[in-house]
Amino acid sequence: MRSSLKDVAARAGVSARTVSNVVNGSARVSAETRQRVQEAIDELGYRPNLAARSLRAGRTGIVGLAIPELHSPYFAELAGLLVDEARRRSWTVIIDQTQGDAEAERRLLTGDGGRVMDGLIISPWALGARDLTDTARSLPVVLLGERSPQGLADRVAVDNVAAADEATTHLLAQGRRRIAAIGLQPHLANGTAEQRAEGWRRALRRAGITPRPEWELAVASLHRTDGARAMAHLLDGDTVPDAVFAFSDELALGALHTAHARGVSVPQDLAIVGFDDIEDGRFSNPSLTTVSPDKRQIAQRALQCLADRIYSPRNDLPASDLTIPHRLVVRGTTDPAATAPAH
Amino acid sequence: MRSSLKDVAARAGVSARTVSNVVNGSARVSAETRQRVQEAIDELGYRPNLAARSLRAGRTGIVGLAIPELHSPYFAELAGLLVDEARRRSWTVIIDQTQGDAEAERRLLTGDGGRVMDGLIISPWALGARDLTDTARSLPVVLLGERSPQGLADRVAVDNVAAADEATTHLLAQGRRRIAAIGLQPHLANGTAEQRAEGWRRALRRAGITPRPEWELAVASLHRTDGARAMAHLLDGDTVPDAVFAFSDELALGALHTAHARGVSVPQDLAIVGFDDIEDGRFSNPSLTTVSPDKRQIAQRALQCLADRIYSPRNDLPASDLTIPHRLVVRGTTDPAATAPAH
DNA sequence: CTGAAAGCGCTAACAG
DNA sequence: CTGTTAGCGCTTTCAG
Repeated sequence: MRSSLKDVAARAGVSARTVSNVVNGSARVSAETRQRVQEAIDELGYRPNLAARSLRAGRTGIVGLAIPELHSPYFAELAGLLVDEARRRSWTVIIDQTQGDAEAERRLLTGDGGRVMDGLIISPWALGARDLTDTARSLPVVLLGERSPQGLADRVAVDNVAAADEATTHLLAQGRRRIAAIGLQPHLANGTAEQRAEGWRRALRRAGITPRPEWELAVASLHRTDGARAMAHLLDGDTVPDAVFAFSDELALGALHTAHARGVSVPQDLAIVGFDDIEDGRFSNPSLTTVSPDKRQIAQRALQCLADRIYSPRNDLPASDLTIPHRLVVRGTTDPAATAPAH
Repeated sequence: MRSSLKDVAARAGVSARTVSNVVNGSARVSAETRQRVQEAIDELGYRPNLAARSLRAGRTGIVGLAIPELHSPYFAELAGLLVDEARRRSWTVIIDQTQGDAEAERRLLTGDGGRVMDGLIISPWALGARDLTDTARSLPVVLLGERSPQGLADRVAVDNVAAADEATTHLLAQGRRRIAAIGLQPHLANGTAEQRAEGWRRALRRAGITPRPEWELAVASLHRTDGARAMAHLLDGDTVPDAVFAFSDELALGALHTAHARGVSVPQDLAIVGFDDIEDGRFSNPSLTTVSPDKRQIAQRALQCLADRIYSPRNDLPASDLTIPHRLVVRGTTDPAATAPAH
């Protein structure tokens, strides 16, 4: 049986109070007593029971992270950064995968299944932000990507329209005119894809080009397969584009794979820009030009938002809406000169 | 303020006991009472407090997953599968990244910082398995990869020697004779790399080839950069290999990147085999031949082991040592014919 | 079928 | 500086 604080107290011949003080360093304890208590702790292998502590404190020290899927490099990287930053704040992260399922997202937000988390960072996918109405009042929530219309939750995201505009403008600057977009997701309530499409259209129009609807390619998800399929579709069309802006690096890598398999040379015949700056893109052949959001800052800011709410005495903090910086990283899929090995 | 079970009881005009029964379906409650209680629950937005429940039950429903890093595709995939399988068992997963730091691994195992987890799945890196001695008695532990010499913890892993042997034998069958190995990690206590090296040596010897020590390339970590660097080193050597067996897909992809940048054509001049079967390898150019461990089975078995121990009344279960099946997936980096687009 | 009450392990208010 | 004790919210034994 595991030993409790009481056992330690008995063994050291002191009261529970004193043991608690030693463990938490909360009050002054004589060096001698401290020593005796510490010995008892070591001998019994005592470890505080966090469930009891949480019950007492009303806080669990656990924050939730809800993402569509962990195996996507972008989310994996982000999750890794969040776990690290959380540890720095002595928080633990529990991860849930929603698989883009509305029910799963809702369940997390409404806190069904009990209150474990002190706060939740969620990257909504299936769920529209308005579905958050009931929720955010009871649980501090940070939205990644999607803005809450009622301002009920904090939000941390890059400026997707501007970023997509930059990516497209870069392609235009390379002399490309027939620029397709891969990655629309009309079936999702999540507005990110639409914002990127908007930036793409905006840049084209500014260059005097009318965006072709048949070059706005919808995808079921953001995986490499979807990008590969979309690219194949484009290559089978009447007019073949000379550039592609993919809304994620995975889509871009899938497209690159198909181009390669079909004998289309990149970047000569086809330029490609992705979004996310995942590690794979730095080592693909050729390496991938991409929009790089500052992921570490996303992680830091998201946790800061949670901390503000969790430790704030009053819960009338206005919702913050943080825009995270991004930059365009030019590599081999748009620049023939950029063939140097990565790093 | 959040409402507790007592509030619900008061509101419904019943006792706490009855509310508890309704929530857990633990005893027979008249339909009418159940209805009234349910209404009270809905009106008050009651959610059970898991800290209290855990305190009572002596279990938290949380299992820990300790991996070196989440941003590695292999670990990300595995973590995703584990999270899914855990949910199926109504468990929650907390993830810790050890960064291959011995202190971090030890801290997790000794349960410093309190008892939150009902069990721990750990992929040890810095820590030798013998460091587990003190630990596994108090906390159910499953080791991924490393075997515990004292048999104090369950272990789930592929047969690394056999797998490496197969990979190397495949290269030999393609007519390759100058086969290098990338991925030794003499600085780690973790024995996985050494096992793979052993399989590589064994296959070479069987073919009458003496393994060259200078072609056993050590790496600092298993990332693409390390693979890229190792490949560069090989290409700069006196004799250039005609094949490479990399101990991870990331290393292999880094090597592929360097080969491409240096104008070495794959698979004609250089064949490459990786290990892990991460998604990126299916879409690289050319796609990557690799050893594919059954990751879902790893996840399932690991959780099954934990379940057995957590729910077992006695803690004298013998340590199980499960070997997970793997298979060699032949793709473009060893087979010129395999250029068809993925999927 | 339902109520009353003990107690899980810990912290902190109160007393000494 | 240290002991005593109430109570966090829940489950469950014991009565009724």
